[in-house]
Amino acid sequence: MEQATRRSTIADVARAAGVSKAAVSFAFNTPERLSTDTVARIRDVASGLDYRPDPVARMLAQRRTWTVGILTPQALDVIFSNPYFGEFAAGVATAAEAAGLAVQFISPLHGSLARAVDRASVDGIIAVGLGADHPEIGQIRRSGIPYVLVDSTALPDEPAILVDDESGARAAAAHLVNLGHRSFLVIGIEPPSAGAGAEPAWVTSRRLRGYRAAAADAGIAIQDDVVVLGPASMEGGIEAFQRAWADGQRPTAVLAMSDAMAIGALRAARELGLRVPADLSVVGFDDLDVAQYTDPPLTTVHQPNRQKGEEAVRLVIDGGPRRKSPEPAQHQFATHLVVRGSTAVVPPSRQEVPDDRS
Amino acid sequence: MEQATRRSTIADVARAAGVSKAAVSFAFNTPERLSTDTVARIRDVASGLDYRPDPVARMLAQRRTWTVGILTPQALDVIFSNPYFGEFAAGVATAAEAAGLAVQFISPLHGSLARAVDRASVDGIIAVGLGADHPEIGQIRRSGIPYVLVDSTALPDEPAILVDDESGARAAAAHLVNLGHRSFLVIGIEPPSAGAGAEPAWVTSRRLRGYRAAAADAGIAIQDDVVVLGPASMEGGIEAFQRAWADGQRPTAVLAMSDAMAIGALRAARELGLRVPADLSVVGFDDLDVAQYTDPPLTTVHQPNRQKGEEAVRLVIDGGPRRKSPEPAQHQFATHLVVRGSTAVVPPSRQEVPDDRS
DNA sequence: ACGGTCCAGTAAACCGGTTTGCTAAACCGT
DNA sequence: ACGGTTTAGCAAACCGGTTTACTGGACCGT
Repeated sequence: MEQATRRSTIADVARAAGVSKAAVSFAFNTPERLSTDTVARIRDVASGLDYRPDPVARMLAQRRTWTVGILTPQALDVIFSNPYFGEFAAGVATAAEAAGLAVQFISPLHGSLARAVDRASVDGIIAVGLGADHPEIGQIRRSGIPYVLVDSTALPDEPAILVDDESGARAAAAHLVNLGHRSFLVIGIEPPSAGAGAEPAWVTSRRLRGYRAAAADAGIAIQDDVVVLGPASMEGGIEAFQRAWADGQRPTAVLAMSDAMAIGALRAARELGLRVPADLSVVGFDDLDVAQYTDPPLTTVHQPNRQKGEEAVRLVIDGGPRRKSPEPAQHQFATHLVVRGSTAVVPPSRQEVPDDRS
Repeated sequence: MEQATRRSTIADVARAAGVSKAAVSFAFNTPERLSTDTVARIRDVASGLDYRPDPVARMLAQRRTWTVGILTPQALDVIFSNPYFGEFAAGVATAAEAAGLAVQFISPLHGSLARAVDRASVDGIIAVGLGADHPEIGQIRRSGIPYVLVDSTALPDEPAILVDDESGARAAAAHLVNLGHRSFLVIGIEPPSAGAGAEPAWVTSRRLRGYRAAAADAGIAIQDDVVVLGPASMEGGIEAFQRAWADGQRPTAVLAMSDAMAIGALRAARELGLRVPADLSVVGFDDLDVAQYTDPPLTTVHQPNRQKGEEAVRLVIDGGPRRKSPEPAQHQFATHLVVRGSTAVVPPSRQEVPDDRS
């Protein structure tokens, strides 16, 4: 029997208060259209019935969901395990809250991102790490929902949040070069889908270009065989370092493309009896909160993770009802190197005699 | 002019295909009700118009949102910055994805949790860290949405996910006692709202009871003046440790109620020139992923963060249409101590002579 | 006494789907 | 040829709000 006591609707309130549905709606949304005492009476009756407007019905009628979606090609569980992502999401959340928007995560549903996008009821989409070539972005564009691409070198006319990866990476490598390092190991982020790794837009390619430029300035080449790839996690960092070590590599410095991987490398090195930074220098990328807390504190390339999130929300919000400004609406943030304790001059035993090419 | 090319609706498709709206709906949801070729034709027309059923309209009609909400009293930005939360959310996401549900975060909107709850369109709510006394849980219960309380000693008849805090804490303290420690500093988690800290249900109280029980077994009392509170973050840990130190405390062991705070304590201690674990032992709580990567690796109390999230989803799902089982639907997970490198025997200089009470 | 503004509130259309009868035709066995 | 059962599809109600156009009365100045 007990039919779960159906929640009261606007019609119930209207009936009970002896007014029309419209009046009830006005009482909550535009009280100035009603006399003060009518409003009071309606609100009274409503709270007596503990009426709560159904958010879904409201969304349908207003054709607004008051929600922004964060879209990622990875499964949510890997996303949430990734502190880089957490910091970005924190930024999104801050700006969304300020704008009165809820945050929803859109990630592959039963393996299909496309399906997830269809199911998602959002007013705007923040797509992170999604190449501009991904089919889903076509789908999003067609759907007419405002969107912004984050961390994916986008077509020049796509709204996007970017970061100056190349000069950040360059600064990192230059720092090591100045400390006398000549023998590097690069730990890169493997692309989500095989094959995409070759494309120059992928973050690993961009950063690698920076590393190489700085090395080239000192007359050194970073060959492909000293770059090793893995997932952007601490485990990934351990694994990558161990693989390189087993491969016979004995670098004096590690250039990791994510702090998480750098932390993994730190640990792997320690387990091999290497002291950081005395025997090995390590520099990361991202400047996560934890980077200050590692031992030694991590030298890394700073990028404004939270700010990126906030700015993404802003872009997507006023990309809304037919973007006002005709400009591309892209935003590139600067990066800079933060020198902490994980880098030092190259150990004397490993110092290379300057060659007499000059 | 250009009216943003209104998306095509079910009516458009019906018209174009020369069938009724119902037929279109059937073609997608219950194709067996239509002849195969009609289905094919409708689908064809639909994809030609690139029709995509409006998820909001669907939600309204079905009265299901296919979404679970994670509700927290803290603002989203602090949530996302907290790795403990990330791991829990990862668990939720895993189970939600498996069940075909989206995940939405519900947190104070413009400072009001109640408002956020009203706005949220979800089929179930996972409330974390929300005391059973919080007014919002009354609101949720009245709304009729299935819910589950996490990490908050609930009334016995509330669906809840719990963890055996007390015995975990007890094991941690017992470990230190066995190593000869007698002088402790307890770093606890400060309650979200002032005043709630006194209640015995608060997590800090539960864990403190465990610590005290183990200490009492060895005839030592942990007085209130050696417990210091702060937010559950690395900064909070630093701050708490420094405060205690400034206060003149010189413990040989730290019992931190969260790994994040333990990491902060680790750093603060190092900055004061203390070696861990030689001069100071530290044990955390949570067993976050990072706990394995600190230096030294952190001895801590393990709790199954991800599993908690998964189980929460399960409970909330089948708490759905009038819960089948009449039982309370609570689930308590066990905890256990994981000994790693941050604890060691008390330094000789600090060893207390056993008193001759015996 | 009269036309014009305001004011308070209403009726009905609408948002875009789903779902419940219902019907007409096809099929069936006898 | 006939009643009974499927089958394929339709019309209309419904989900629970918002919003637009309209109305009747009060108030206003002249």
